[in-house]
Amino acid sequence: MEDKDRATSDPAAVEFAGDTSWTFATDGSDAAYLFSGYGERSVLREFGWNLEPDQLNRIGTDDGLWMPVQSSLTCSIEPAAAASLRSNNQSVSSSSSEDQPEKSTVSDEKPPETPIDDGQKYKICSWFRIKGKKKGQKRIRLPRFAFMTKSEVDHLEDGYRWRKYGQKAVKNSPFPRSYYRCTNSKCTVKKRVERSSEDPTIVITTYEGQHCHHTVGFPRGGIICHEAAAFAGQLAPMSQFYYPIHSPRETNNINTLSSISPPCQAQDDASGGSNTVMPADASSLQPPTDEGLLGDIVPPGMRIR
DNA sequence: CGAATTTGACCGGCGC
DNA sequence: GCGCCGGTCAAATTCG
Repeated sequence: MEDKDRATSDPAAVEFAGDTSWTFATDGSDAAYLFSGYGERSVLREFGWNLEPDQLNRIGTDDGLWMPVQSSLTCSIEPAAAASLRSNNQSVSSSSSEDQPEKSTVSDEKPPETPIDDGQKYKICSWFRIKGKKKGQKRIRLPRFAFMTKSEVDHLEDGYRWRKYGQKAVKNSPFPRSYYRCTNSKCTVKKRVERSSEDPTIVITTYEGQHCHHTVGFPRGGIICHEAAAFAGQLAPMSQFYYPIHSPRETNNINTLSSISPPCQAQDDASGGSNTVMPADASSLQPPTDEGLLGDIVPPGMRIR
């Protein structure tokens, strides 16, 4: 397969319009979608999604995989958790083991109160693309994991430390795209952050690769998949999530967006952060002030730069 | 002063 | 083959 992924124009499209065509239900309901173009169970597992074959088959389909979740403050994307999430309306806490050094303060922050038990259903998917090498030394693309977040701030803390190594203007978009790589010298994970040209309030974050270490902000040991953790970590509390629906290469736009609520707020209680699941009502969002965010909304482990 | 960020240059892939 | 564009590098600059 070819690299069709080079989505020329739309940043988001690049990733989402890749090798797979996405078909998602756009019911406009408060549902979170994650999707998988490859549907590789093993890969999914890498990201912490331990899905049954049956569920995998549904990923990427209109039917999709729905995980009934009674959102609560803590909900991890830990594999087992994911499984339980889908089967029971259960909130789970995750734990990410390992180091956690630097951002010690995270655990000090109090999670927002008001666990919202909305009983909503969140659609879980995930998507990856592993570009194989073609002619010559084609660059191997690591699994990617992207999602959109409605947020006023571009860079949301996800428990890892990132160093910005580049910024590019995005074609047909007034907003630049920033490139970050994990500060861990042994870690090759990168991420891109950009704003949707269509809706400036939407931040598109794309992770590439997998961390070979643990988060610095999610103290507790555990088996949570880091990517998942990161993903989850990105689910900004006050954010409203969107997912892209297959976007034609030419178009720069993510033509379809459905608002969703965070699938589940990951992070273990102690570590990183529980997020408050907000109603998928954008109008309810408060004016964006960092202080407000940090003080009232940002869960432990998640900081906004 | 070291670390992080900025920013223009450069490189490689892809479409035409 | 050429131009466009995404992605990366690295020197300069800023920050803590």
